[in-house]
Amino acid sequence: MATRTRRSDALSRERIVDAAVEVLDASGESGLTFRVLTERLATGAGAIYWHVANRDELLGAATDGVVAAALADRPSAGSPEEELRAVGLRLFDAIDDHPWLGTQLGVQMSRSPTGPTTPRLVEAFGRPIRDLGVPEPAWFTATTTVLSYVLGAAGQNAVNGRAGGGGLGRAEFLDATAAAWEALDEDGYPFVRRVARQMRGHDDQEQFLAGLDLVVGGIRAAHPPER
Amino acid sequence: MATRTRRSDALSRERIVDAAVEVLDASGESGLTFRVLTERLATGAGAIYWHVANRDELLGAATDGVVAAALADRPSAGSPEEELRAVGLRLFDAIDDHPWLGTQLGVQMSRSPTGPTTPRLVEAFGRPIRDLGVPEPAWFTATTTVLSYVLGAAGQNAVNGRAGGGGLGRAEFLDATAAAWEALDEDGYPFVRRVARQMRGHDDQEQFLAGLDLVVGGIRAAHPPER
DNA sequence: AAAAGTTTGGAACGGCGCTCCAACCGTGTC
DNA sequence: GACACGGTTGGAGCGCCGTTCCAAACTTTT
Repeated sequence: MATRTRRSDALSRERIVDAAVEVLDASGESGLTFRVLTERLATGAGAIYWHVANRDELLGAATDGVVAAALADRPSAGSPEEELRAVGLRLFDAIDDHPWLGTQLGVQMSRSPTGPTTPRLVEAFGRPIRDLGVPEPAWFTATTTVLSYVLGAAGQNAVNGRAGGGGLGRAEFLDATAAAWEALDEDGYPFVRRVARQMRGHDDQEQFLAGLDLVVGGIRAAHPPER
Repeated sequence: MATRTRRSDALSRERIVDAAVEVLDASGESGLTFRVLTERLATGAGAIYWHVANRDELLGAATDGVVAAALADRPSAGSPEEELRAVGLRLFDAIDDHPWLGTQLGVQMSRSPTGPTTPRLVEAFGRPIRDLGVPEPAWFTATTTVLSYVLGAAGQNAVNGRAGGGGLGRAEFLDATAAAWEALDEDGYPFVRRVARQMRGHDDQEQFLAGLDLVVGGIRAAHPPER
């Protein structure tokens, strides 16, 4: 085995992934460069490449690491509905803490769906859906639907997290977007102009949970619990 | 005014965006480089930069162009439910024709939500939701929920389109993924192992529509039409 | 026909991901 | 205790990227 008596400053895949997450948190996806990484780890590019195949794999490992941590030791609270909200909220909070995660989830799951992240999420959302009383033939559809919603919402809320774009706070950003929507022409965008109001001052997490409830409600409506 | 008597080989933002879409279709997002673009348009980088600010803006313009084309001249068919399916299907087909679109939609909408694509999609999905009889205060939540689902499903199905990864057909790819899921350990992934079967031989479009129906059903259940 | 303004093409720059390889380190052999 | 060996390191260097800059070319105005 490799890891017996190693130098205290030994490099490892884990140390590299941890450093990558820190850099991503601080500087976003485009900020994760090998130059920054080698400086932070006080090493060279070659050493990193001995542990990690390439940048994409590193991004995938960082994504999976954060997701795994977010879903770890769930206390499996109460009813299936509550469990679904709990899992969704864990993920939502993780994206809030790591803004790059929202976009990366979508990218990684389509770039390498064979990776560990997809089954992790399917398991986390699938179990409570099973417990909801959904008949087995509908499990796959119901689970991927919830997952699609969560990933879509994640991608849209990715920008929210910390800075809403250019140093503005979230409220100012929502206000600016609402104003832009209201400035569209009435003929082409009557609906957008009407809903623009509702964007101001809405709470992202509340919104996310309300959407999740709608989706879960649709699943329940399609598969009413037998009695 | 600029465009009066112009040379026949004149460059224009439109010609550039069209070329970008062709390159993206042929080589994916990473294949869109300025070297390829200058060769295809028989020009230099500077000429392109005079019409387009940078690569991100070009990607955004390509995305919006394809979305706008996909949603153009909708015949506004039948019931609100049918309309929602029709709009969803337009988008699904567009992603099928332009595999890069699935990922880009998520990325672009979070990178520049002020762009034209977001209101375009909100209007397209919002109108039939309004016509569904959803009360106005719930319009925003209902619309963003549908939009999140569609964008999430788009991102996941992005890989599907043409090549399922490495020259394999879609069926072989699904089969390989199902096998990988079934090889997970029973303790950690009982649900994933059970649903793996359902992944083989499923139809992506059917799946997408079934999920959309679930979401729309949830909206209808939450806001039953007054009578 | 000259001047002014618009549009073009390509050379050049800094930074990126990645490869390659000489040196280094801990371990097993005699 | 010397030695050889394979796992590990660090950094120089390569080719490509997005972007900038600017002289030349083309159009329009004077």
